[in-house]
Order: sequence, then C-alpha cells, then structure tokens
Amino acid sequence: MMEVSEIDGEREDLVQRVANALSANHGASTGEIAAAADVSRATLHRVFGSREDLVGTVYGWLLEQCDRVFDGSGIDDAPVLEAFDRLVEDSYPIAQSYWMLIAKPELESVPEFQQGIADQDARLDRFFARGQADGVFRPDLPPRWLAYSLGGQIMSAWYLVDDGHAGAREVPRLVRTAVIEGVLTRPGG
Amino acid sequence: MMEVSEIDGEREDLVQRVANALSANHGASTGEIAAAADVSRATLHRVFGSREDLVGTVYGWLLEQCDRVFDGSGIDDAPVLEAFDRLVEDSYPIAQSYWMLIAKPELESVPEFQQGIADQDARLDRFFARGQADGVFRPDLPPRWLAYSLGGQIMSAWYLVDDGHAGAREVPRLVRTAVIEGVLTRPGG
DNA sequence: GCTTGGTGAGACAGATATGTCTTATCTGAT
DNA sequence: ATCAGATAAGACATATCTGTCTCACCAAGC
Repeated sequence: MMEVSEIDGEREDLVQRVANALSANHGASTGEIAAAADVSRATLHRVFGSREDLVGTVYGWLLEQCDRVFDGSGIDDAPVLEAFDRLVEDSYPIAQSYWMLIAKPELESVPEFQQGIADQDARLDRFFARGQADGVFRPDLPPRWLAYSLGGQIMSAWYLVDDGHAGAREVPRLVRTAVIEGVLTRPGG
Repeated sequence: MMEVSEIDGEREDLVQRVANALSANHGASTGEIAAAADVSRATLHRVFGSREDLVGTVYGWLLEQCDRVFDGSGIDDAPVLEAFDRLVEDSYPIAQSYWMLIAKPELESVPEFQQGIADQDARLDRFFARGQADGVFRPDLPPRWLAYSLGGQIMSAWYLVDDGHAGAREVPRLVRTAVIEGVLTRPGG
C-alpha cells in the first residue's frame, strides 16, 4: 500500500496539470484535458466525476492556493512593503490560472466560490487600507482599486513572460517598480 | 430600399452585441449568442456564416476598433501625456472585449490576426519609447512592459466598474494616477 | 392589393462532447 | 507465481451543438 502523502501528492499534481490545461484553454473538452494532464479520460472521470465537478474541484484548489500565498506573504500583519514584495513574487505563478477562472461566468451561480472570491478581495482590500493607514500607500485611491490594479499588473506580467518578452526572474522588479513608483520620470530617480 | 448607412449601422450594432455576448461568455453556443444579440440563430448564420466565421468577424472588428482608438488618441505624434489620457479614456469601453479575445487560443492559428495584434503591440511600444525619449516616462522599464502594464490596468478598471466598485467616470483618474504616479505616498503629493 | 426582402420559429441530420461500461495491461505486495 | 488495485484503450448510448432547410410572418415599396 502506498503512503498517504504520496497519494495526496499525486492527486495534487494531477489537479495542478488539469488547472494548467483549463487555464490555457478554458473550453477544452474532457478528452483534451485528459491528454494535457497525461491521464485517460476514464481516470479523469473516476477521480473528479463530471466535468462540472472537475471544474469545481480545480476552482476550489486555486482558491486554496491563493489563500496559501496570502498567508505566506504576511499580508495581514507583516510590514507592508515586505508583504507586498512577497505577494507579487508568490502570486505570479498562479496569476493566469486564477484570472482565467474568476473571469468566467460558469461559477457565478455557486455561492461558495463567490464567497471565497469575496473573502480574498476583502483581505487584499484590508492590506491596502493598512498600507494607507501606515502612510505607505497614497490615501487618495480606494483600496479596492489598488487591489484590482495589483491583480491586473501581476497578470500582465504573466503574459509578458508567456509571450517571451521577459524572464520570470524580472517579474518582481517590473511589477514593483510600475506599481509602487509609477512610470513617470522623476527627479528623485 | 433602406439607405446604405442604416444597413451598415444595423450591421455594426449587431456585431457589437455579438462581441459583447462573446466577451461575457466566450464559450457561448450560437443559440446563446443569438439570444444575447436579440436575433434568431438562423439570422446569425445568414449574416456571419459559420461560428468560426462569426468569431473571425468579431475579432477583426475589435482590431479595427482598437486602431480607431489609437488613431483618435494621437498615439503616434500628439504630446505624450495628452495622448495617454485619451488612450485610457477611449480604450476603456472595449477593454474587456479585446482582452477576452486575445487571451484565447482559438485564433492562434490565424496569421492575419496575429499580425494585427503584433502591429498594435508595436504601436503601443513605440508610444512608450517616444515617451521615454521625450523624458516623460522612466527609461529603466522596457516599453513592452509599460504597454502590457497599461493594458492590464485598463482591464482591471473595467472589472472594477463591472463589479460595481466604481463608476465609469472615475476610470480615467484611477488609471492615470495609478499608472503615472504609482501607489506610494510621496512628499510632493 | 400585391410583391419583395428579410426575419423568426421549428425541424432535421451530422458532428462533437459527455458519462459509463468492459476488457486488457501494468505495477506493487504477498 | 499470484493477486489486488489502478489505469489505458475502446465501445457505447445519450445529450448538446452546429449548419441547413422549410415555412409563416411582417414591413417597405410598387
């Protein structure tokens, strides 16, 4: 009998591959997903059930991933700019998967996931509000906009790398500079 | 006989509605698209041909819209910051449609559209390079990243409004402030 | 009134996707 | 060697989507 941790690990690897396949092509058929995940269509059904169940599982997993990134970044209590940098660096890998799935209408009718999204939005919201209270972030932009803006920047960076215009290692600097300092030339450099 | 302008106008309205339907739900069936565009499925096929043709038509139309926005903003020769403001304001309405379609794999195999995208990317690229040469934009970030970054910001703003967190009238200020000045509190205010 | 052009509703066959099942194969444990 | 568990491959019925066709309807022009 295999050890539990290995079972879970293999299962998580599978979820990861399925998530990647769905992110790259959201309308992929179960056959395409199975091929991309390197399993048979039968196994996909055995493990996840129906296609709807599969999408739900992937979606829940992505929400967990996001929570983990938030937890690890110290979004709730670490010094603001330090948490910011960790947030950018750690959320970059899941940016596209996350975005592609939240931008889709299929799950609008699932209150559980709507709530999960709303909770994470609120958490990011509080982060920027905290940064404003600490005098780090400018107070004349709504925290919600700062949150959306950061999300968009991270996704743009993902596409920049995906399109071959930059390396993954440059992402933290590019996002940090653009978001924090803006694009204008300024005397202080 | 109806006047030509009315025919064209009605046809363009239809394309617009189809584009909206496809943007909101990229995997919509022809029946759903027809319902959303308020025509019958038969008419949809009569006007556009196959689903593939329909998507191609919408895609080409969006590329034209984008060109028109670029032309009208003075992206190629107007003063940089003035063009920037017009660019943000005018591209905001088509942001989601444009993004949803370029992020999709269906048209990767159509060289014509790839070229259209590449041309527009290059045009935006030159804009930021010009801004850097003029000393307006900071020179330590690649123009390509500035282009992607702006695109992401505009799309984030679109979602911010769509989610009810801001009004469309606030978009220019939000995007301009975040992109140009950054989110940091600074002495100069 | 009559005709013409365009439309919507519905039916239809063909193609594709889905979910299930059966069978053969492979791997690890006994 | 044998067995148990899981998988891949393929077949299968069902459901959905697509493209086309027919027919009835409606509005504009003669």
